[in-house]
Amino acid sequence: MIRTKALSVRKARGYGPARRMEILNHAMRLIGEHGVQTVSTRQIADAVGISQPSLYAYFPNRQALIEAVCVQAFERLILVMTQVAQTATGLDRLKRLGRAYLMFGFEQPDAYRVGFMIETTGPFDPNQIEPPLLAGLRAYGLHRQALAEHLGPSRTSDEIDRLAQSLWASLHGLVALMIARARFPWAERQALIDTHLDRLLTGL
Amino acid sequence: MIRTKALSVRKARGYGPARRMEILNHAMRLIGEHGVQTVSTRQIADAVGISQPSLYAYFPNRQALIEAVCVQAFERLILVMTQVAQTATGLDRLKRLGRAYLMFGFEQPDAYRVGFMIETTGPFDPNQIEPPLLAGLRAYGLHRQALAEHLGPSRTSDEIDRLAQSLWASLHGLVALMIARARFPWAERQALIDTHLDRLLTGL
DNA sequence: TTTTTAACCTATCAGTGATAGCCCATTGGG
DNA sequence: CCCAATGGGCTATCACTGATAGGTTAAAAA
Repeated sequence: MIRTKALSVRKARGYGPARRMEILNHAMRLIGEHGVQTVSTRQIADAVGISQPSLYAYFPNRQALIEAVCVQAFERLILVMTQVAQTATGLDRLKRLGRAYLMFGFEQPDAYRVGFMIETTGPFDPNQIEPPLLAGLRAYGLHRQALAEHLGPSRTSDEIDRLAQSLWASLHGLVALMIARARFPWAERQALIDTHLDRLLTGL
Repeated sequence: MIRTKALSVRKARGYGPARRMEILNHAMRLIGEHGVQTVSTRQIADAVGISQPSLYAYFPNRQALIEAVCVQAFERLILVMTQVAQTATGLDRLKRLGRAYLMFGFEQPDAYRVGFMIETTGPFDPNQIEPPLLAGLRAYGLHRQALAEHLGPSRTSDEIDRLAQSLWASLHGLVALMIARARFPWAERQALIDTHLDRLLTGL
């Protein structure tokens, strides 16, 4: 992978946050072009026009940088889902939410990959929830809320949790599998999405 | 990660395949202990008791080694699924297959990870199907066949494909998400599995 | 004008996957 | 029985990776 050097002017004092955003935007673009695993910190730094160690003034390590990219991407997913949730109610809302979720995954596979398909490794610190997990929790929360409202107050909380997690997992499964196994002879996408949503929501 | 040196005796001529199996077994164990991403070729070589470059006499690169581990693991999944498929028919068979698939994922998360959650990167060579994709195709084939038999001859092939892929994706989703987001506050596993299978198979 | 410090740099580290090129011991043919 | 062929293995080294140490510069605060 070829890296080209193009220096950026030094940011004035107080403009660190702007630089941070530059880094995130370039990182997002590079990840989209070349994939999460193959993009190196040097490539990102070169794209921004700063030295590689300078990245570490903005992020403690590469993992944190990637997670920040992910969070930025998921702001968009949650925004889309929040808007979609307001356009309908009941089963129709659930269907629109599901479709929005799937489309986000297909249109922004790298964001989705970083958000849900990269495992959070390392020792478990119960005092700190990793940003990607948090983003996932919020997206899940929107599904769960729409499901709870549709099912009505007759179901127990545990029951709703199970159904919402099953639903979310099924949505995730189609996106994740079609991303990870893109060369599989999949059925035509739109028809497959329709079948999937139908199957998941009938009987609820 | 600490590596310890413990030399292995040189294999006699003609015992290359045995050495290859040793490598695969140690690699499988190490991946299970430390995760796919963090296990290095040097750690694997040290565990076997050979030098790191010697691995390249058995596998063209690290990716191929990991894929070979995956294939070995999936032989087991496909064996289990084949056996399970013979114990019942119709909807019950589908349910047992689904449960066997989910249990395999939970009990052998690293095998599952390597098999279905690691993306096959690199340029696409249409003349060569990657081993993990092949393993996935075979596991999918068992689902599809059981589904086709249960649905009867009235459905079109495309329809069966869509339903089978939707079903497979949903199964994959629960395993993949629970592996990738182990710290999420999931519902109790067995109840969640039951709910998931119920939801996926009702209405078929 | 001087001091402080945010923003940045170069040099360097240990670890990674991978390649080049050489040894050594077993084994089959003469 | 000897010896060449070769399968199994080695050391040395490469370019690259993420990360750290420690110094430099320029703009803002005093």
